[in-house]
Amino acid sequence: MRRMTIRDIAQAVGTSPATVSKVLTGRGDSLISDTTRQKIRDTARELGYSPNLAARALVTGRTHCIALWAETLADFHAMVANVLLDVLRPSRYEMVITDVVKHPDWHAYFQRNAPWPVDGIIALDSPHSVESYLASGAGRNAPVVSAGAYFWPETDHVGVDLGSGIREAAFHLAEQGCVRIAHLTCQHGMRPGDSRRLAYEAAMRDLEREPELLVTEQSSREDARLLIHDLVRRGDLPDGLLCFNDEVAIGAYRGLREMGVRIPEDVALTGCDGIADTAYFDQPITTIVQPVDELCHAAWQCLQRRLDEPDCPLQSRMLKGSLTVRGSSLRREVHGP
Amino acid sequence: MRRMTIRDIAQAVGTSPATVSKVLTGRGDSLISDTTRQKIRDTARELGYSPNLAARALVTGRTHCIALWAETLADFHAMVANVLLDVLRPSRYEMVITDVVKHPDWHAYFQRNAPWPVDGIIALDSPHSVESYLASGAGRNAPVVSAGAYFWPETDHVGVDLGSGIREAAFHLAEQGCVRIAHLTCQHGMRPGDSRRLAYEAAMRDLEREPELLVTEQSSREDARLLIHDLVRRGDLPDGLLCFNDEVAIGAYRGLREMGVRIPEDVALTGCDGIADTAYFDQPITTIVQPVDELCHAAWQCLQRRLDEPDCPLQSRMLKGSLTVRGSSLRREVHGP
DNA sequence: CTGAAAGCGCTAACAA
DNA sequence: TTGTTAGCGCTTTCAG
Repeated sequence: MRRMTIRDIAQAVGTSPATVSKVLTGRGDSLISDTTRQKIRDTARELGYSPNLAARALVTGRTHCIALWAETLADFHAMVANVLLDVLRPSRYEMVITDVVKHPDWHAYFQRNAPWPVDGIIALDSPHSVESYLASGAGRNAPVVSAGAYFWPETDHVGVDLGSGIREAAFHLAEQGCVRIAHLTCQHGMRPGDSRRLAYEAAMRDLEREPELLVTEQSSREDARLLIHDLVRRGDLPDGLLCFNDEVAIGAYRGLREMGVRIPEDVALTGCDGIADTAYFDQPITTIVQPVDELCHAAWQCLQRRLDEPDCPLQSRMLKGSLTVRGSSLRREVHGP
Repeated sequence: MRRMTIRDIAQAVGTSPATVSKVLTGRGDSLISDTTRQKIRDTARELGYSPNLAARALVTGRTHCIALWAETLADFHAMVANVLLDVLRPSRYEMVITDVVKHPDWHAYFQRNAPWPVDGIIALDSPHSVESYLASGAGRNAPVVSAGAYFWPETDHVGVDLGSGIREAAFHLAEQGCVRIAHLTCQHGMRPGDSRRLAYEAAMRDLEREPELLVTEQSSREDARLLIHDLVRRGDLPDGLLCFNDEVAIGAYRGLREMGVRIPEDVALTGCDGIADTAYFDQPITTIVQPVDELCHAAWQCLQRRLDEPDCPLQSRMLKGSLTVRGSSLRREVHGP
């Protein structure tokens, strides 16, 4: 059975497509007589009409889709995607997910496969992709709001400052009596300008300690776990581990337990991002919680504004992560004043 | 700056839009002379042309988007979404995510907000939505492949049989010496026909034991955790917990530890689905692993077939979950023959 | 209050 | 090998 069009409705009601369009979109609705309006609505329902959004998009230039760019949909990014879905629900927008990591040559990618024409893009933790997107010139098609734990002056941006949280975590570990506080990070975290590493290094300077970087290939549970095994075997384990993110911390946690290392007595551990699972371990994992709700609301707000006023001034907001201390790093009873 | 169209290219090259279209889509490419083809390609690149996919979709009827329907993007569903992204990458398809739970009246929903016109839908664990989608008559717009741990005869379907895994888990718990094996589930799991509960009940019958259902509101870590607290306080804790899924198991795990209950000595625990975190606890959690890779590949394969041959016979595949025994349920050393 | 007409950017017959 | 033509389904002036 063919799909219904406004023409079918017009015919059935005995009016013109233009009138049907006016009623069904609500634009100019008020100028149409009650009877016609009602007849059109009823017929649309009866016929099971649903508009062809591609056609609508073609003429209006709006698809009412936005893209979420992310490197993967796991853990923290899944959390964000999830919240974003909630944030978007009241709007008439839908979300298409573009996984951005596997197209290192985004520019070339754009030549071949044009991605779905979204009205705007929220780029999560993927400044690289934003950069080549802008360079490819496609930027004029859909505005980008960049979001993530870094500074980004080239587009609208909602940042999360993890620096102060990391610093707090480092001082916290010191206060808990850790002698060797290492930053367990990954290649990703070693990129010049990575705010977590920088904050860690700065904190170490202020604590007058040597920074120590432990670097895995991927920021994965498994890589972290294996690295820990290695350190234990070599007898070279620090007693404080400030991890790049929660996945790394969870992997480290497992690695430590497998090797019979006690947490936090032998090694105190902190993660970063605040994914749900950290709270559920035998020693709940201390972490720096990102304000995901605020992040998503702010990002969507920025994007909406940009869609309404393409030429509004560059928007930039900075949020803050906050240290949540849990058992994995708590060696001393908190003592009163 | 205006967006480029094939007309602009045609004009620049001195040819017609049709020719440009042929070259750029590759259809009829071979009939065009090398020189023209090259000129068109070069000019397209220079001008930063990218096709208007809404226009293309309008005429071809194909958007090259598929939808993933899921109730949420957390945990297991996030895993699936992630793998699906991988599966889709080689194709020219993109994925739009539709969160399906909060529209209880899907039928009415469709009247108002037509969702983005995707070519097809993969409905993950959401038979209810599929049902009202079909009832709404929208089914003729885009075919659905349903995927999840249940039986579903009304559309193409890729199922996962968890029944045998659950049964195995129940027998495993019995073998480990559990006296009271309860099924810790949620409202969702109490719906008539829920395959996990049915398999649990059947296993209990065969073990000649009383089935015991513990039911939380949501299938969430928190609800499970609180329920456990309650049971412990009432002194009414079973010594075997066969959980609806891994979130519930993780919440139960936490609840038990908080109350000083030992796992597996006092209570043996099994989860279901096989999300990554289960492996990282102090007592790694026994779980029934769903074959996510196969699931995604099969679902996409079904959908592709259906898109190519709209009238092909109903497709149905059944995969199997497999019990992975870990420490959370292992009270006795495995003894050799 | 309603309808006719034009056109969004593209593809697909068909003609040349 | 290329160009002409006719839409895809919808919205949007603008004229009734």
